[in-house]
Amino acid sequence: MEYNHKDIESRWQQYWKENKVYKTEIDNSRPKFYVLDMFPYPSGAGLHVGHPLGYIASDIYSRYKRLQGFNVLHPMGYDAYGLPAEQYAIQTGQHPEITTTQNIARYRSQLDKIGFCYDWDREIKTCDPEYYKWTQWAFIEMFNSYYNTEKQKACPICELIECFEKQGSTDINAACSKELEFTAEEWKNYTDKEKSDVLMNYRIAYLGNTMVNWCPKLGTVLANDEVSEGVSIRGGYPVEQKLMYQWCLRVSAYSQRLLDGLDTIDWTDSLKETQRNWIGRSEGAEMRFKIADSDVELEIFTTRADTVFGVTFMVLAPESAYVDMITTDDKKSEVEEYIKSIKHKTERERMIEKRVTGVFTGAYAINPLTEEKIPVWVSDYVLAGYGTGAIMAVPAHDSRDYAFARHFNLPIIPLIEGCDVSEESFDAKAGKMMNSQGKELNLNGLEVKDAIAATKKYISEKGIGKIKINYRLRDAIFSRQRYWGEPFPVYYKDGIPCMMSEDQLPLLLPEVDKYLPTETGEPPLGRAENWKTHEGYPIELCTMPGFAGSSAYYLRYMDPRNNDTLVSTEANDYWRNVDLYIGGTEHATGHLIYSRFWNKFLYDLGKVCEDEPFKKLINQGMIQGRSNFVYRIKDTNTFVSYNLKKDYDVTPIHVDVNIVSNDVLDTDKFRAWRPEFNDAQFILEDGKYVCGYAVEKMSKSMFNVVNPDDIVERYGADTLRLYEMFLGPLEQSKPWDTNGIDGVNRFLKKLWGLFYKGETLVVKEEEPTREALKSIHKLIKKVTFDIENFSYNTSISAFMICVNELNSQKCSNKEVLSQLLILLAPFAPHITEELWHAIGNNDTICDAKWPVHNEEYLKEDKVTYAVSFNGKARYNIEVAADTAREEVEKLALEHESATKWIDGKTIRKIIVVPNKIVNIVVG
RNA sequence: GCUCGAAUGGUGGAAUGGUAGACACGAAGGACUUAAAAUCCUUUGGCCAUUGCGGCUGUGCGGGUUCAAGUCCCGCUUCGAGUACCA
Repeated sequence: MEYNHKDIESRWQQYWKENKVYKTEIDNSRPKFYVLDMFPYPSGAGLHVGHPLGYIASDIYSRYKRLQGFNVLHPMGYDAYGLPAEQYAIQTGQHPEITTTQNIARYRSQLDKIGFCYDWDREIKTCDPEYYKWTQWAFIEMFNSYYNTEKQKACPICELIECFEKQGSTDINAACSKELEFTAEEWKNYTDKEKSDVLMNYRIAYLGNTMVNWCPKLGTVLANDEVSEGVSIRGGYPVEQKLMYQWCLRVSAYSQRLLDGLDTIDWTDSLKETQRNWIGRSEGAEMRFKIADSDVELEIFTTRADTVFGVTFMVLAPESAYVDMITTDDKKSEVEEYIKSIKHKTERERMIEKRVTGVFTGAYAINPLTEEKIPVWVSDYVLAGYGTGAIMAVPAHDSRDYAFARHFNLPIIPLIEGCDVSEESFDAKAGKMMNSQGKELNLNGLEVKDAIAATKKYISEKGIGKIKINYRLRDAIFSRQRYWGEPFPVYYKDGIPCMMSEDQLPLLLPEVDKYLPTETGEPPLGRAENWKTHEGYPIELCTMPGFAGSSAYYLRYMDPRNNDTLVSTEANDYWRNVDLYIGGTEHATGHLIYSRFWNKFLYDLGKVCEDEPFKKLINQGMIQGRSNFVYRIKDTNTFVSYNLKKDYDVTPIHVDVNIVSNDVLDTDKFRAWRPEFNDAQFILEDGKYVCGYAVEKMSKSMFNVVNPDDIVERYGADTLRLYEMFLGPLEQSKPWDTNGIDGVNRFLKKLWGLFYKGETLVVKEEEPTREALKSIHKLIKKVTFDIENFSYNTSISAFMICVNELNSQKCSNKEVLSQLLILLAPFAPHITEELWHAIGNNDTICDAKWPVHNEEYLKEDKVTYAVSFNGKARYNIEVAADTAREEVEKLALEHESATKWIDGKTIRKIIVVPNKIVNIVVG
């Protein structure tokens, strides 16, 4: 019987489905293990061979864990809200739901062909009302909470209201947008609207006036992680800064916990580092500088308090509220003009120009340590969103201040002994201080780090400033002016935002006639006339961003059909959190921060039992495309083979990789590919047309997209799975190259050949030979170790070696071959299931028991030691495997004295290492 | 600029500090075949020797530690990823 992948794979996929082999339930008698893939956004293009890489890796691990006796949760679903479906809807009028449903169906059929062990009964879609009900619910919970900075956790907002009633704003411990001051009396006298506004300052989900990334082309606001280098990540359209009244999430309140949590989870160092940078903790000091002839005090943040004696000017961000407060009358028009010129430039333009610009406000600040008057400037190199939006400039020790001082001819005072600031600033935090003596504080002679500490101490004691920790992480902007997203369960009662009650959820996304903003500039939901009001009050018309639905989906999989709660306590107590999460690095500063925040919030509320959502995380590398080229001789329809092209003037043309095999072009298929190539002529080398190649992104326009369906059709899902893993280390990016897939396909045929000779099943019950046991136990040890370390490529090599060994041993032992099948089952589930049943098992191989290796079988009878002198190998000696160290040394020396080689040098030491080396050190 | 990672044959890639190049692809030669496909066998880092068993050299570059370095340390070069006026 031949290995027929088509028959085997469709038959077993059917069997698994009908018998619900992968259905998972809570089972307190077995330990749980939760393996999760980052769920896909179902795009119109379908899956290419790069997409399943991570899914295959997680599938192997899931099956392995199940064979080890764990109760494995391995679900899949779809991140269904997103911009492409909406853009398509705008162009065609097609409802995004229809497009999305079609795309999901296509994804599902592609996924099914690869033989994954997902429990599809737990499938979720973020656009499903049953699902987004809980996204809306979480938002309401965030609205009703504030972050208590003393307890370091979210608490009900009503606790804060009680405080206000008792003590006003004094001594409250709450993360806020800006410091407010009011008494209990004042609070009681506030109108409802005023109270609402004050509370907004503290809520975790709040409405705020913030600088947002506005993308005019997309007509919506974008989060920081949705923008890169001044353009939108989706579409690449320019993004500008705009002040807007938007829903935000107070992620920044969790900065320190998000940072600390990283030490408790098993992620790669590079990913943790990326998150640390994104959170951007910096320890420094906040200091106040009085403005001369004014009551205003400028508050600044610095990490270099020690350089306060070198401050020669101060700079405000153009958006800073201080600007209006301190600008002198004679400078007003100049400053306003400057700010206007900044505003209409996009961030991208500002970045490209990189020119030093700025304007003097006319005001002077007073250095609290020297009492000298220093000018205050406005410049766009200071960011409004970081620190206090104002800085003290120390041109000698900060490169940006230096450039500014040089440009505007401001003084530069060096503060570190021996530093040269004639060409550039000295930014390093090292050296001894000088020029740093004030009336009371003298830093001269101190090392920088001691000087920083001394200054901090001094300013806190004197009340000039305080020690402060700043974070770069900003609150997440949560409103999107789009149609295809979760509606906010919010209505406005006389301008006061109110939440709908839980029993009114989900608030369904309404139908609209067009997916564009209304004529009056409202978001698309403004078109839903019968929907726009709730109990007579207007509803919020924005929708939530993409990350809303993906922030807690892993919790929902635990209990996906529960209509009473996001996840039941029972389910959450059992499944807890994700043990292994596999996905791409591109989510490092988006989804993976938001999810951790969201989870911590729910943890604070007592809704979930784990503080971190993803215990271990593996980033699979990206699969790039491998494009092929043909070379057309200019102005002809003749194509010249790769190695002959240097003799001609040629244009390289992308050619469909599916008509190229091992870089050799199928010329007939090429002629048929496109009409203009029908009469193509070829200049061949050795009778073949050889193509060139390049590694590029996998995309239609490069003709390098390889579809997994085609591979499955031709070689089978098992070959695809093995080959994707064999391609290289999981975490490394690599180009897809179909060359080489024959190797793993041959391996499966050889495996088949161990069981079947012609039509006969040759497996026998008999005593296994010692060498067969050795081969298989070597494999058990290696594969177990490799799977634990996600080193799948090397374990596939080990399978190949083992099958070759068993083949040459003519092994037909049932016990040995059964173990081989179990080991291979996670990688190639179909062929192993088929053979498992063929040798007489009735149950699915998924429930077999993972074998454990026995060191006894791995022992060698004889070992060859390499004898070397000073590390240079001379000859080999063979000894019994258990020969003691002394024996090996003796043999080596006997051998050596016989050949009289030592050249009169004395032996210093003899090193016998376990891995068969004897090194004799002479000299 | 800063942070992190990488560099090994024609190619993808293996190597707890211990005989570098496992495994696979490709290539070359051979067997079977009328022929092809499939399958099997041999060779395959480079240089030299090749009727011998071999010798030399070799993991981006330059140093160092060690009996022993692809692996550890220091200094470069190149490439990739992330981030960017974060004070």
